[in-house]
Amino acid sequence: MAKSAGVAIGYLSERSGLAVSAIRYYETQGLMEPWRNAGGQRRFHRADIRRLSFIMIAQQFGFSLPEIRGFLKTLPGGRTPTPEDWARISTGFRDHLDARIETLQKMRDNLDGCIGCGCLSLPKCALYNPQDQAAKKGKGPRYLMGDSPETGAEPEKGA
Amino acid sequence: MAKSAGVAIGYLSERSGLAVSAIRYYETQGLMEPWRNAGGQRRFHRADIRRLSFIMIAQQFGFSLPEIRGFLKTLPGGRTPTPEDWARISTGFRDHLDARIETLQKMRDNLDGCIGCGCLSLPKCALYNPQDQAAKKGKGPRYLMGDSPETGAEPEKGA
DNA sequence: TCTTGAGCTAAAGTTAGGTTTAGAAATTAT
DNA sequence: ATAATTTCTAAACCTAACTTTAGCTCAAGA
Repeated sequence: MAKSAGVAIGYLSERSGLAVSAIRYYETQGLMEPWRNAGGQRRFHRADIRRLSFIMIAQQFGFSLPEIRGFLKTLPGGRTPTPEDWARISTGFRDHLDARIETLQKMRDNLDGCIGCGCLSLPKCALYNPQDQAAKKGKGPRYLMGDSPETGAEPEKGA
Repeated sequence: MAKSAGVAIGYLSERSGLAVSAIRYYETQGLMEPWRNAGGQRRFHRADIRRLSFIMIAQQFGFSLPEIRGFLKTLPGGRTPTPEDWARISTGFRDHLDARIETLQKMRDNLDGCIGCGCLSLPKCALYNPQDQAAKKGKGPRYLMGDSPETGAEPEKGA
């Protein structure tokens, strides 16, 4: 059983294509939990290649590292995940993906509805749409076409 | 004609919901081109609210500020964009959006194909897929499931 | 006129997801 | 045994898209 020794970080790097620095960074973010050998170097399970694959895949799916950490925590500690584990997690992926696709399709529909309509202003017609605003990322309110909550044409005059 | 005086940055901020600092930042990025009054303060056209709306919308569509600057440069300098201008630009949006939706749908299809298949490993079955890798963002190669270009099970031994 | 509130600039800070650098220690190859 | 790789840590640096801060100046109302 040559398993107990574990593999070095360079091996995982080579097999995954990730930079050594990225793997170390994932450890700081709680995504990997290597142990140390007598000399203080990190040692990983061979199966951690799969863990790294999972991280890369989840990133492609648009998840942040904290979210991915959440997924990984649902895996039974230390052991190689089972097909059921992956299936459970992938259902979460599916929901996330569905939501993103739906948002984009709504945006596209709005856009399609307006490209040919010849109206005064594309933003006014198709894109000033509260639904779209659900997709916004910044903090604080943003009003398309200047339609702030007051909805008035003039700013407030009073003190 | 009360138009020639222009409006102050605070007005645009209030009408758009964007922070004053964000509007100034957009100027540094070449997205807005206000002039200055006698006292050195920025003055904008009222119609620049639409310009800001456009920026916000384009950001929701996933464009970066340099890309948005590119769109805005196709607008005839300074004047309020016509319906044709918006239509032309929105066609570019449409392509971008289509591509993103397609990528996500392919990912979803792969995922769907595997959730019920009972195979050994979700990543191995559904997600080790060169097509998906087209969606990758990082620089340098990344190999899912450790399948590096050598495709061997063991790392190279020779010098 | 005086006093706020709004605006100005330049520089530094923020978040995410890392990379780069530097110098030292461990490991591997010859 | 010695040379060449790897690995280690800590801290600095990077991009994008902004925000915050500090110290002033401008503009508008009582």
